[in-house]
Order: sequence, then C-alpha cells, then structure tokens
Amino acid sequence: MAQKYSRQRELIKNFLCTRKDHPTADIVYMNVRQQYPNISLGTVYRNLTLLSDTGEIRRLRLGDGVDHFDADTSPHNHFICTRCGSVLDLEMESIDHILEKAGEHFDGKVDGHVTYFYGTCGSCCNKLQA
Amino acid sequence: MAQKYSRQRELIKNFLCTRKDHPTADIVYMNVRQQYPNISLGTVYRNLTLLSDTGEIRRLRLGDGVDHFDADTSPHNHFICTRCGSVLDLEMESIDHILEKAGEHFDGKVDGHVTYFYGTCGSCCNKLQA
DNA sequence: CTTTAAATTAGTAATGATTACTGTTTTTAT
DNA sequence: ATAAAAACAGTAATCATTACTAATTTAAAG
Repeated sequence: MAQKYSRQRELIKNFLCTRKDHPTADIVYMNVRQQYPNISLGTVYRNLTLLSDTGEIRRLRLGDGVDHFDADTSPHNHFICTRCGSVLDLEMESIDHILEKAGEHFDGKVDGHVTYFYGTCGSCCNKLQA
Repeated sequence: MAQKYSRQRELIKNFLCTRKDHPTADIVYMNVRQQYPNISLGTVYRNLTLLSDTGEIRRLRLGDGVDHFDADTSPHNHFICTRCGSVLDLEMESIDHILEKAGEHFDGKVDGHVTYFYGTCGSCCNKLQA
C-alpha cells in the first residue's frame, strides 16, 4: 500500500478544514504545533505537498512569494486584498467560458486557467471610511 | 531629478524588447553580460524592478517560483505550457467583464484580476503526434 | 570646465521559502 | 511477532531575490 496513516497529516488536514483564510505553511506549522509540539516544519511542508498531490487540498500560488493552502477543493475563485493581504473566497458564477476564448486563435491545447482578483476587501473599505 | 541614465538599464530594456518569450532575471543577466561582461546580477534585478515600477515593463508571476518579464505592456494574457514551461502571448478578446461578475456578490472593491492559461503549446502538440 | 550631491554600480552577504538528506520511529501487511 | 515501506524530526542545502557597502557615474549648478 502506498500511503500510511500519520497523526501529523491528520492534524494538518483538520486544521486546514477549520480555516477559511488560506493559511501558509508557516501558519499551519505554528498552529498544529500547539496540539503536537514537536512536529517539524519539514513534515508540514511534505504533507501539504502530499495532500495537494492527492487532491485533498488545493495549493494557491498567488504571486506573493508564499504558497497558500485551501481545504475547499470545490471550484471557486479567490480575491486578494492589496491593503491587508488577506485571501478571500469569491462567490461568483463560473468564468470557464474564457477557456474557449483563449483557445480560439491559439495553436495548441488550452487545459485550464488560473485567475485571481485583487482590490480592497470589505473590512479595509470600512476602515478607510471611518 | 529622480532617475539618472544608466547604460546597464538601457541594455536590459533593449534586450527585453527583442524577446517575446518572457525571460527571467537570470536569462536577462546571461544575455546582457555578453554585451556588458561585468554587469552584476543585483543590477539586473534592481533595474527589472525599477522598470516594472515605472510601468516600462511588466513583471509576470506565473506561480513557477520565478519572476518573468515582458517588455510588452499592452493588456494581453499569457499561456504556460505544462510540458516545456514556455510562456506565450495569447491573442484573444478581452475578458475584463469577469471583473463585474466578481464584484456582484462581493463586499469590497474589485480593482483587477490576474489570469493565465495553461495546457500544451503547439510545438509540444506536434512532438506528441510525431 | 569644475564641483558636488544624488543615483547607480559591482560584488558580496543576507534573507526567506522550500526541498533534500539521514538516521530513527511508526504503521501495517503477513 | 516480524519486517518492509512509509513517515518522522532535525538539520543542511538550495535557489530566487533583496540588502548592504564602498566606489563610480551622472547631471545639475556654479
């Protein structure tokens, strides 16, 4: 058999499921360490990669130089606040029709796309008005 | 006056204008060094950042862990081949209407989006058939 | 044409996220 | 219970990028 049980992996996955803010490996490390104090950072990285590879979680590369992770693997888009850096889920209709547009004048096969939106989040908008 | 002339910056910009393949800082460094042998890598990075900041070039963060640079600052989208890693321009109609979709159910201000497409490029498609 | 302050440079050191390595421990099939 | 495969903790290595520093270059002003 390929994959064996590990308490560390279970805790990592569980922690990620409790969070909707797409934490980084370091955030995961700091939090899981409170339940399992001598887990190592390498173990966190290895398991996040492993869980991504099996499709149990999603790895988000948002261009900020740090990988974020999301336990919600359903198709959805993300928003990054340029003021506070927070990453939010976007409830919106599918934009997968852009795949066809991309393929129209292209000499190759378009399999998918990565899209993220940026701007000012609701919380930061409120702070600006106050 | 803020910015002064520099031969190094001119060469970096000129090199980038000759290329349509969105090179990385390292590629720029290796090439410009042939015209200006003792330019330093730090100078290349600093000037690429400077040119990006002034809007003369575009910095592309494609999630492959390395920044790519593009002298074509007109609005257009990119395609990354998952086989050979090459980055190509996509001739396609604007997809900026997705901004409105993103904003519809969102409690904040959506300013823009980053989108890139991936799949198999024409060249790799041909190699697969042969 | 000099002076001079600001900008830029080359070269190198530091940073920070991530991956690789190694000897030990845990899991699980037999 | 045994043993092979998987996973681990801890640490070292990697790699892109940024920061630092003393020296050089640019360009405005005298």
